[in-house]
Amino acid sequence: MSLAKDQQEILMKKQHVVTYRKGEIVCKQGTYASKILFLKKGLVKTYLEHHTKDIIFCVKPPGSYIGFESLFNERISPYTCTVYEDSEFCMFEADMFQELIEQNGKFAAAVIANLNMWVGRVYDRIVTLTQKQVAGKLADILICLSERVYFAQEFTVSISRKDLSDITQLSPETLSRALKDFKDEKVIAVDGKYFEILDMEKLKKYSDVG
Amino acid sequence: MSLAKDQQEILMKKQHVVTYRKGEIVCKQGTYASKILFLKKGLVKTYLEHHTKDIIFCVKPPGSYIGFESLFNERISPYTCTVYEDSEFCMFEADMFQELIEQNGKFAAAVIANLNMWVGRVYDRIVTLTQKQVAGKLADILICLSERVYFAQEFTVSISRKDLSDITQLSPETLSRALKDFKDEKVIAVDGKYFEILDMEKLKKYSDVG
DNA sequence: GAAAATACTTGATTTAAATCAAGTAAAGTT
DNA sequence: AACTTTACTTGATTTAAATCAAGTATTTTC
Repeated sequence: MSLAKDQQEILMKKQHVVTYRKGEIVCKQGTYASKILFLKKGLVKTYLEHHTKDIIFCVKPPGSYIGFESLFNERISPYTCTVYEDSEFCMFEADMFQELIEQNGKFAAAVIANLNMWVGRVYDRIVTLTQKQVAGKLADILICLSERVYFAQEFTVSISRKDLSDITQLSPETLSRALKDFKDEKVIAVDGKYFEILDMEKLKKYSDVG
Repeated sequence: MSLAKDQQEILMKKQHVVTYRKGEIVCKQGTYASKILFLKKGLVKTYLEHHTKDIIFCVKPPGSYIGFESLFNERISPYTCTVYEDSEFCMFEADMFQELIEQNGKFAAAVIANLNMWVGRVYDRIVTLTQKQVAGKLADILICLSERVYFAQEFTVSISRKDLSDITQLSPETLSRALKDFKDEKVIAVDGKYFEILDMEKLKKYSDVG
């Protein structure tokens, strides 16, 4: 979900386009972050670094904002964001964003709406990560990739198995086995990075049962 | 954290005081929620209901707002909130809140700041719940109770063991054993609902190591 | 204030998923 | 194109925490 049309236009005038290459860091957990980014093209992940393990809590497709967390807050990024593919962003100063929010009520409303939409997603993630078993966790990420990232029944990801395991919080081995089980059950078709959802009904059932 | 002084004053004029008795539901996950509440006195928990299990993601002390999630959003509560003790709230209409946000930039800023502070806390919760082992999970909730709920080294909770297990996402049995271990190690003193932090250093270490 | 119900604790056993191990496939590198 | 490195898969074993079981303590109810 993005901001309303007229707010987008206000921003257009202030935008500054930047590109990042595959694997590059957009913002780093624990460091000063004074920019707000809007993803125009590409794909990013946002993740929490804890000791040696990462928790990818979000994969964001074009149309997403990154960095709202630093608005009216200590400007320390609570997560790291890196790009999966060469990506194009509009970059804004958080200060400018804040001024706009303070001056334009409709803009403030749009930002809060966007923030709250993501908060809801995070709550869903908490349920998945804490309550569901292997099949449920995998089902959730597959549904997410199909419905909210690639917007298609079949898609070729730029996400490694290791990253899928960091998203689901399963070990790479367990993820690999779970993927095979779904394949054997004809719930999905997989071949390397190519995925096809064959039985969304069943996938939703796995997601629900946990 | 609360809103800035002058915004508080604007709200004062529009407030409507309500009280809830111990155990009562303030808002129910999945139902229409058009109110914003400010906790004046008491203690509440906000939790996600999933099948038969609850995930308590937040225990809020006086000075906290409940219901910001429904601002500029579908007004469906993503969680249930109930009170631990007889509690007193200021109740506001979300519509009124939204109008204030749109008309007053400083107010919008304060709301976003508050929202973002909680988002940061939720990220911390994700790390705790997905990465840490028993001792780490228990240490985190004990630190939270001491530093952000009761603001004291010793405190008597109105939270049951079952609820502590819903906060840490441990089974009641595992929680009980972990509490005993901390007691034996003289990290804390426990007697029923009375807790005392004896060794915060060690607790922080457990929190960090996981 | 006794009885019933619920909450809590402690010990034994089970289990889901992680880790360990070893191999295969794929992707970079020279 | 051959070599090296990294990514992925499959099987065997281990392990942390859940569940099961049974008892004790604490509330709640009448």
